Amino acid sequence: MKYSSSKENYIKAIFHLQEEDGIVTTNQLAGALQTRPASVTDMLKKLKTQKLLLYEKYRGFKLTVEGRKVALQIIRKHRLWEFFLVNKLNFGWDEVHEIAEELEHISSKKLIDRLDVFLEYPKNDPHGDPIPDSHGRLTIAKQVDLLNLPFNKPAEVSSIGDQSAEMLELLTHKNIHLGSKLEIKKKFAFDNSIELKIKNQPSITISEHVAKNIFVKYDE
Amino acid sequence: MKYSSSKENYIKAIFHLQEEDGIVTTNQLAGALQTRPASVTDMLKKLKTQKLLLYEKYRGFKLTVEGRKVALQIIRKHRLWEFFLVNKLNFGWDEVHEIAEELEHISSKKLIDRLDVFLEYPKNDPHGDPIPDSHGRLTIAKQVDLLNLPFNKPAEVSSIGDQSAEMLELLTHKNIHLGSKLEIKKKFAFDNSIELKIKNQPSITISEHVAKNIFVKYDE
DNA sequence: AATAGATTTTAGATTTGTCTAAATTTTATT
DNA sequence: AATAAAATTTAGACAAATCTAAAATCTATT
Repeated sequence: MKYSSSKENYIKAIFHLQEEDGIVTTNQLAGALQTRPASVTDMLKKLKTQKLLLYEKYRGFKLTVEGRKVALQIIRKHRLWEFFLVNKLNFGWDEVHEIAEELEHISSKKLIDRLDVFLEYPKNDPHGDPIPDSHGRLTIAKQVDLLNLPFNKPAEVSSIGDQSAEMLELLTHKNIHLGSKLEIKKKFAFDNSIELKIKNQPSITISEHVAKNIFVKYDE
Repeated sequence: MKYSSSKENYIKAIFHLQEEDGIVTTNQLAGALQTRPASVTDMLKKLKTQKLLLYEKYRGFKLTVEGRKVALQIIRKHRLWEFFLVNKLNFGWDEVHEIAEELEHISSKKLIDRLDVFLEYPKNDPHGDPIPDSHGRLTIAKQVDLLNLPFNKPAEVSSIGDQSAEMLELLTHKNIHLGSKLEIKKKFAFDNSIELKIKNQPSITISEHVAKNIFVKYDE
């Protein structure tokens, strides 16, 4: 099934709102989409007809199971494209949202699965948000700082604590990015420094202070 | 200026038709766009108002200078995305057109220029058609087979003569693709075999028979 | 439990892009 | 040069997505 960009934007916005509150209201959604409540009501009727929405007049609404699936596919596309923009095209993480808002409406499922392969199945977008897999599943990944990552556990850099220019310079030099895949090889008790291996790169060492500010996600 | 996808499709189709015939007619365009002549007339009026089209009722039409510029940007996007799909996401050259039809309407100019950098400024799309540069200029590139490429002249693989499975196997093995950038280092008079250097790869040797079937483009 | 205020929905209009059917203009042929 | 056929345009309608203004419904408070 293919939906218009506008419809997809409604579906996505409802998904995000219902994650927080369970049930969503017309005014809430109008606020989120920068549109008028009357326009929202019109669209709600259409979404209900298409069985994407559970909606009773004046009673609020939420997505059906099918609606949730659609939402997760859109979110998957959005976040994969964001990862692509930052990690392949060298955009800053703060300038990709707008562009991904357009790219997320490209319909080809094959395209997005190929993109996923090309990017090596990233778990998180550049903002640290999880990327649903091709079945729409969100892996429940554990986030810890590098001091608390177990040995030899493959993990992926998901966010940076200290975003100062100095820290960024160090990370750039050591070639550590959001999305970098790594595992810990050694911890030195003497100064709590850590030796780690980033995928496709030689091993490097970082200090306790740096390790504390690098957050990673890993499975289970 | 931003235009709707529909408008962009009209502009692009007019561009292609006027390349062939100079002046375009309503029925021609309706045929190309799989739409009705009446719909075409409606759109022509809008394009004229926006000064993208030179149009007199019943007299045919063609793009203005501004309209041509818009068309070339759309074509640039289409062809760069096609190159990306084939060379980065491993799509076949025959399955990318549809997807590129959607991607070409993503508006960000910065995105497309970054993509161009990422792809290393390819000159031709997977079908061998030239890719306009960021100013909309189409480089007039010379196409020759590898036997006729001068020494040390940087060139880019633009099409393959013999598309048999055997040839494809050989090209895959030697890692020669559409878009590969290479130069010729040696020609052996004994058997007319050729030694060439593909960018970022060690030198390889190919036979006269193979060389005859690889076409490349180079500047001036 | 009545009602004021907030929320939501309805009614009717607008814009964009499309369509059919009818009218107009061009063209090709006698 | 008249006219039949083809091409094009106009007129009027429709669907999708939006809007404003008015009506309906809900809620919260007295």
